[in-house]
Amino acid sequence: MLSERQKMILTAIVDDYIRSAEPVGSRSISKRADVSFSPATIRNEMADLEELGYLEQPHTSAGRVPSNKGYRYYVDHLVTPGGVQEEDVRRIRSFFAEKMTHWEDVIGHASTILSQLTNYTSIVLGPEMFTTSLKHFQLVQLNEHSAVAIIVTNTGHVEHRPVTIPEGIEIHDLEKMVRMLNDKLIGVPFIRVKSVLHSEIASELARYVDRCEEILNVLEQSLADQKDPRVYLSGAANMLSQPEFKDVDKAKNILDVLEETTKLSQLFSSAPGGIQVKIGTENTMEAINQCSLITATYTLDGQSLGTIGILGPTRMEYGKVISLLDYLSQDIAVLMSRWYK
Amino acid sequence: MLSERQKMILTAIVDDYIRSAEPVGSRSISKRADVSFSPATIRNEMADLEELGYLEQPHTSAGRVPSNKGYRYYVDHLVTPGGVQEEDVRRIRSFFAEKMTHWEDVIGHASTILSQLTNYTSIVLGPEMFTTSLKHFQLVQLNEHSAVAIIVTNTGHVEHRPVTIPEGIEIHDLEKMVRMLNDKLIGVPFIRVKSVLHSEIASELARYVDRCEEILNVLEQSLADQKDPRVYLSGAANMLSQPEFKDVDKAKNILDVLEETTKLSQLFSSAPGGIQVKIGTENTMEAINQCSLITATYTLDGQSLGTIGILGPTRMEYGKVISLLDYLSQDIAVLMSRWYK
DNA sequence: GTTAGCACTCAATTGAGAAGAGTGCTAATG
DNA sequence: CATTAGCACTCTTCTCAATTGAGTGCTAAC
Repeated sequence: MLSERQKMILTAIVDDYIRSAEPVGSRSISKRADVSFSPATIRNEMADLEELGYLEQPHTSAGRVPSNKGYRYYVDHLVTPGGVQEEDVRRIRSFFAEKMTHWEDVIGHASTILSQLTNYTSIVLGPEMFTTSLKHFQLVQLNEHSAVAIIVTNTGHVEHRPVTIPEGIEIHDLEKMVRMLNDKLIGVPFIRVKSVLHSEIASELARYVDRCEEILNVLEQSLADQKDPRVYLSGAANMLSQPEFKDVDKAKNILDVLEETTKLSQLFSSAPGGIQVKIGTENTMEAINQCSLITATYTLDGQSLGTIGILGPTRMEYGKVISLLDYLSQDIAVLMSRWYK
Repeated sequence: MLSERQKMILTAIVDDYIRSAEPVGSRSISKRADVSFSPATIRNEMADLEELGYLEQPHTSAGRVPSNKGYRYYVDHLVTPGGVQEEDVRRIRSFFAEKMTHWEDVIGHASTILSQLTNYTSIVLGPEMFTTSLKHFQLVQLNEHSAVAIIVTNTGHVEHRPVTIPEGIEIHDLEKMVRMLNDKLIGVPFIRVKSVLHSEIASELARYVDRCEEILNVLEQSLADQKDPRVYLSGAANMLSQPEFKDVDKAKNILDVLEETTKLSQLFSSAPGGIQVKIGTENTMEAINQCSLITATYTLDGQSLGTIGILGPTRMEYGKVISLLDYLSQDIAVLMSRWYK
């Protein structure tokens, strides 16, 4: 357990370091208006904090730098989110005031505004389809053996995927099928579509239609969940303005990761609800061991739809980013729910 | 007009510089197997080439570096495309052998493989819709005032956009309308859809349907061409491996541009058919004045569908990239045409 | 418990010298 | 007369040592 003074000093050091990116010395802390101790006293406390693992020294004659453990303590106990600046709120408003025609636009805009307001990199995972329900299903035939399956969800989201029609299947049968699907499946949440397909429909189907197995396959294929959720990335180049990545090689390692969307969605995979902060080596991916990732989920009717996140150096403005993500995730939720009506 | 020997020396210097990124001295040229002149002779020629504007000297006691004019001459008269390496052909094959379900997949894959094979940044502009024709049109109603328009092209490409239904329009009328559209418009190239809509359909429509103007608006809105073609970017981080951009600030300027897809499509706007090379300051955009952009269009039945391009430093492997773009643009054309059938 | 004082450490900066790469010019050469 | 050897000269880059300065840790005094 840290004393009040230790907390105060740790806060001061983290805040200072976040601002300046330079190791913080005892003198500069002691000079702060709200501090009334001499550098020597601060030094003693700093030595203690270092022994406890909250601070580190790049080398003996430098100031102190927060360790990962230090940041963790700061995030858990010291930081004051402090809300979103008025200016930022205004910019978000005006950004979302634009006419957005597709669902994806909301997400894309959110990603852009996040990176602009923070000067970090923003990563946003689009809503996954299975959280919604089926509104309309249709097959459009292109030629003898191929068609496009079109799925519209209750939220107006449209998915489409090409389908191969097996040899010898009657178009007639397929159409019958699609009609039946629209009767039975509309309103069913995607999460349950598959089971309903098998339990309620398969049996009935077998009576009317030849080779129903194959047709079922086609349907399952077209209703299958998309593999990877869409990833929206914005402000990747902002990484380059961080002094810790002025070394091009380090920067390249990170940007390489950012280009692989599959890796990015992995990064988010373990995100629970609410706001989560992963600091430095808490991230399993080695390339971003010097980064922190803050994520928030946006929800609709209590159900998690997707995730928005900010990636920056461990020396990140935690308070600001946390407030912002909190605010924006709720904003997105509101926008989504409007869409919903 | 350059003498044969000058051409040879210019070629040697450009080739050397592309390989090494270091100013090329007279000695290193003279040591090449196919050169039988002393350094002094080379120096004389180099001085001449510099006076003519083909070479530059970073400082008096350094070797020579090609100027933009030098690269231009090299690209126009000296470079030998030399075809695509067998290894590369194999990798392209295996990459395209993957099952690609959407049209966008082809383009996305092309972008990825391009950046991987060249270690530069690849930019690919997706095919624009208006080059295809209408296969199927449909409105799916979501609630009283909104619907989703779904457009399927003959190539299996699906577009969808939300539509607002004006107050007081009969669903019935809308449906009639859609049926009529499907009768009249299927097979019509998008480029002509608008005019057909007005000339053949508007008049007939007016007879059957109330408030036809408004409905026509809805339809036009839903059939309107997408504003900006999709941009696929790959290997942006490769810029960081170029020695000329080891300075983070320079790199950031470029990456910032790459993040703005609208700017990217502008970049391509002036691309004519065939292969085009824009060297250094020939690019109007200032941030990429130290880059070269090579573009190629891919066509279907003689009609340009889209553009693939490579952005790299002016010190780029022009021969290799030109061959590769040429090869790949034809490959894409073939893939697209298969899709077409 | 706090602080002034001081010796000590180590990175960063500076400057001088040496090394090296390459040039331009001149004069010799085949 | 084109080519080339020779040489002085230029300019960058590297290295090394000295200096500077920020910051610490410890001790002794308050």
